[in-house]
Amino acid sequence: MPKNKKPAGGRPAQNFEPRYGDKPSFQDRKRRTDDARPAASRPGSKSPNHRGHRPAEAGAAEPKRRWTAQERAGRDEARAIRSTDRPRRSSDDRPARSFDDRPARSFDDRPARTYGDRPARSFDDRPRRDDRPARDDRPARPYNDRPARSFDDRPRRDDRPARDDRPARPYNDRPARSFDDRPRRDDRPARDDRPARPYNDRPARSFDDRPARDDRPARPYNDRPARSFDDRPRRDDRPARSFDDRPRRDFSDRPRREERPARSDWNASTTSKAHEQHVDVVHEKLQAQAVQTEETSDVTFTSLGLGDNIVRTLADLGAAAPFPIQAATVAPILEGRDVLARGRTGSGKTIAFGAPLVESLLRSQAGQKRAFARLPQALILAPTRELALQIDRTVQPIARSVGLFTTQIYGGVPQARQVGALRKGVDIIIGTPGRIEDLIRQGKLDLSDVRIVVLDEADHMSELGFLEPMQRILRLVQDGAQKLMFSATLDREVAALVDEFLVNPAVYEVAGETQESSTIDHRILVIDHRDKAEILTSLVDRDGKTLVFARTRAFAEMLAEQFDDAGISAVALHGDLNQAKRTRNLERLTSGRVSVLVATDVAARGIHVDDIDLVIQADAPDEYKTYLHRSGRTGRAGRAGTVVTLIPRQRRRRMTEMLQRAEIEAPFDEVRPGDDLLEQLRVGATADVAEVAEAADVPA
DNA sequence: AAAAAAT
Repeated sequence: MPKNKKPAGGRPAQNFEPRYGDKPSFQDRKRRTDDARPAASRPGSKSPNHRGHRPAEAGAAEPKRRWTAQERAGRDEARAIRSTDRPRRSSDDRPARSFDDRPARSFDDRPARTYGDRPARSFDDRPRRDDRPARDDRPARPYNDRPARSFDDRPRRDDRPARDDRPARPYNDRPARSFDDRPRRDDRPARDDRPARPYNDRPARSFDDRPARDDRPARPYNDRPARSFDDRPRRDDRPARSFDDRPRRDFSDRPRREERPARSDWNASTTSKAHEQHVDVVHEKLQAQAVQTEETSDVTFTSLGLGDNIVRTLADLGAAAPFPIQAATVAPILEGRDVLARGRTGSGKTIAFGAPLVESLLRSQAGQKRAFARLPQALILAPTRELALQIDRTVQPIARSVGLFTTQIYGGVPQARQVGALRKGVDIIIGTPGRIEDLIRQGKLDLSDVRIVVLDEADHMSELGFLEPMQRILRLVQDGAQKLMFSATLDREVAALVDEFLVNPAVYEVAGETQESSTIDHRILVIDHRDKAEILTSLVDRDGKTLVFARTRAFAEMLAEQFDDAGISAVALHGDLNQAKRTRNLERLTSGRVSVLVATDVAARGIHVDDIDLVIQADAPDEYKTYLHRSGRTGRAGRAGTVVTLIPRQRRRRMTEMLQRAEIEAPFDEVRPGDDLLEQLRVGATADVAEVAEAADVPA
């Protein structure tokens, strides 16, 4: 028993905590890292209030310094050795981590119980734990980080070399498989055993099946009318780049579609003529109400109709004068109109809807006392929690400046606080669809008083998984509530929602938002797949903030770990992380505590981090819209940025088409590890920012 | 594939 108590190091037993600092490492890799970062300065909270507080030692080395070329070479060697011994490695890792969580709890909780109740059991259990050789050697991270996930991820990680290749395969394999299956059925030996039935059945079936196959095309059309149509027209219209051309495109598409044989089915089964017409209306107005930047130069927030408190708060937020999109939308929103707005990434859309929304609520309740438990009057919806949180960071101060309250309603965090806020009464809700619907279902959220609804990233919110929740939510708000839809890539995809919920919407976009006026530099690197990891590592090993996009959560996680192993501090952001970690990791990039964030598309839209000067797409996106949003994480508010996309050779053509749709020009370069171009991009991205900042007289 | 609820 006593040997189970492992408080050691003089720490109180009831306050068991992992002994981060004084542990020897358990793997070559880890040992190296430890040497590079003196144990005394490793983890342990910097905050004196944290239970894991460890005061910084005088003259302590940097927590994590860059590796030298030699060290990296050594690591690579170690990896090569390790990789020949995979099974052992995985078995070492797994048990060690999986137990990480339990000891902490069981040490605190069990002693009392165990003594009286089940001595036998506790003896059985603990010896096993004590025997574990790996325990003392455990790395610092696992303790805090990934109890549940680690099980899922580990096996995959062990396969690393092979893993890179896999994502591609499943796609190719599946269609093939289903074809393979059918022939097999025909060949079944079992057939001979049931002559009577099969013979009768099959002819019938096969007839049934074939017609069904012919009908199938109809289904896909029903499922994704907007998408498939959006893609085709753009290709045809490639040469035309400017925003002015888009409406024309959509018109030109229609007739073509109707000529198609399958099309009459589609029209008949899913969409009314009114729907089709409405789509045209949307785009007609997009063109008609483009706002010229010159026209807005002498406009102020005050002249647009915003009150003094709000204007002052906007100035505090860094918005002294309205950006074009703001100049365009504030007045019509205050008039109570439904508004659709497209302004490119980083153009100031949040304030464009946030400020007039607050002003509008204020006017509507002038002179009224804010009642306890009043129902929310405005709702802002976003596709990700991080975005909802970020919108609140902008809207909350504006609201508070006039005495209105906001609350965030999103998942991944306990409900209690959110429900508590609702019970007291808030004016503006900012959140994601899942938790909002959850609370409605529980009767803890009532939207019947909501008179303004904003859909940020509205086109995304109209996509497959989001559309229906959005429709359900929008049906619950006050009759005749004002609806506002914003996105950098607002297009016909919003038609389904516009058609049902918006009344005679005003549509805005900012004229002149072309590639030429963009501050983002785009490069495509054509690489050999085997070189991907190495090239990525050399690209992110730089000064300045770098955002790396990966297609899957697992790959994002793997890359972050790989960068970290190489001595480049990096964290991941994806849906497999708990919300606390998601928030923390994003904050780490924002605050500059790490310079590299590896994310899935959870970070593609809306997320604003001030000075990301390089965006790397480790996996090319599938949609041009995704390309635009991802690359829009840099070059914000007129600053410079570079976007580097890695593709394998066979993807060149697809990539070219996507760029044309996105109306982006980018040179393609074949690159191998160690090429000069990589070095130029690595340092160049930062240099560009400095140059531009100097020229524009803005702090870099 | 990812995201959005919790379980």
